[in-house]
Amino acid sequence: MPKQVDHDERRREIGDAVCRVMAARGLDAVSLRHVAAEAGVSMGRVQHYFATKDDMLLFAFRQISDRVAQRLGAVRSDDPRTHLRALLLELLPLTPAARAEAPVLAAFLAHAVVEPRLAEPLREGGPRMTAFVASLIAQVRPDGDAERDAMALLAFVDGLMLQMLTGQVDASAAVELVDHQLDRVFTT
Amino acid sequence: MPKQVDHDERRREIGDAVCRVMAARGLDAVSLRHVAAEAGVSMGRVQHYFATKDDMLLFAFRQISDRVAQRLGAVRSDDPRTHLRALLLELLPLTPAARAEAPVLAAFLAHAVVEPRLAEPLREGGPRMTAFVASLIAQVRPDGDAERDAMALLAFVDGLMLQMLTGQVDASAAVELVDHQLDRVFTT
DNA sequence: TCTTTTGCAATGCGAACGCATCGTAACCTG
DNA sequence: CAGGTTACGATGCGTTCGCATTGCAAAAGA
Repeated sequence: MPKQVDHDERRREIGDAVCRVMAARGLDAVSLRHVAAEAGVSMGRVQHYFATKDDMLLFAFRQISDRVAQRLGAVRSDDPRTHLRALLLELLPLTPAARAEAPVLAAFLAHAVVEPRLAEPLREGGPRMTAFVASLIAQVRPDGDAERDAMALLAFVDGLMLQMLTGQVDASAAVELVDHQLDRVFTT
Repeated sequence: MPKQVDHDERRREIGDAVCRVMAARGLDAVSLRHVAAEAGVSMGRVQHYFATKDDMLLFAFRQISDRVAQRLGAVRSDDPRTHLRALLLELLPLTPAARAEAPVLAAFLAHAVVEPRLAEPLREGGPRMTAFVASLIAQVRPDGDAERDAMALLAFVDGLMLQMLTGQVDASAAVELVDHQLDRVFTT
């Protein structure tokens, strides 16, 4: 066996470049050449690590999904309501990290509408997220349909993210809206 | 002046074809050739009515936005809550008409994140919609921040639309969620 | 040392792209 | 009925695309 290279690390570097291109210029601008240039490597290298462009995109999607999941996993609090609030705010483009990821997620989300291979991870990961949010709600408010409130909250933050990205809502208004929705959920 | 052709009608035919291509295969698949083929006309004709591809896309966006606005305008009811419920449900892909439009809107919405020219109509039309929803809420519940609830409801249905399109939520669950959110808004 | 395998860089290919150009048939105006 | 303008269809150009192919340097086993 030849040169010692970290295969996964190389793939992650390229996946990062994909996300950077998407964030700056949208999904349309993602081409093998642009990604290679953004990553500062040759096009041959990109092809070496990904058989097709679709594979590359799918990998990038999973990579950024994992990163979001990791960011959410780092959110901790003893108080369920505080925990949930931090979780929801983490999904919005409020911090630099989230601001970089949100446009990428939005582009993938829209692409998933016509690309079942991208929608599949969503259908898998969504219920897990819903269940976790529901468990936080149930800790505070054991009776009542926590699952339903969880789904509603997640749909709400998804839409809010999009409206922020398109400049319809600014950061401070978004935080207010989240707090208001949380009030609604917890005062019932 | 030559042949009598309805200029606007021709543009609308092409705009329809753009939307059909987008709904079926996404924004990436929108090319002058595909659109021409979908509309059953020559590529020259498409070029004759639109100087650039971007002009064509912008026109199609405004066209479908107008159509949605028209569909919403047709919703009427004497009871504000019934009216609001019908309005929100009209925004979701529940009827055949809305099911055809929703993927197109989602694609445009995502594209607007990196294309300010598309985001501009959103920033213009959004507040008008919010104000109208707020007025409906205020009719039932004069005290309280109707505007805030309106924004939250609209963000919620936006997110719900996306989750429906990606197969995360089915139609009946979506309707339940909307009704539940309306309950929350009106029992405060 | 020699072979084999891996990690690329370079190049080429056919297809599709947006757009410009040209030709022409049809129609209104004078 | 001449002239001009409009509404195209057809074709071509230069670019970019995804992907296949080729070649080679370097390193691990024999």
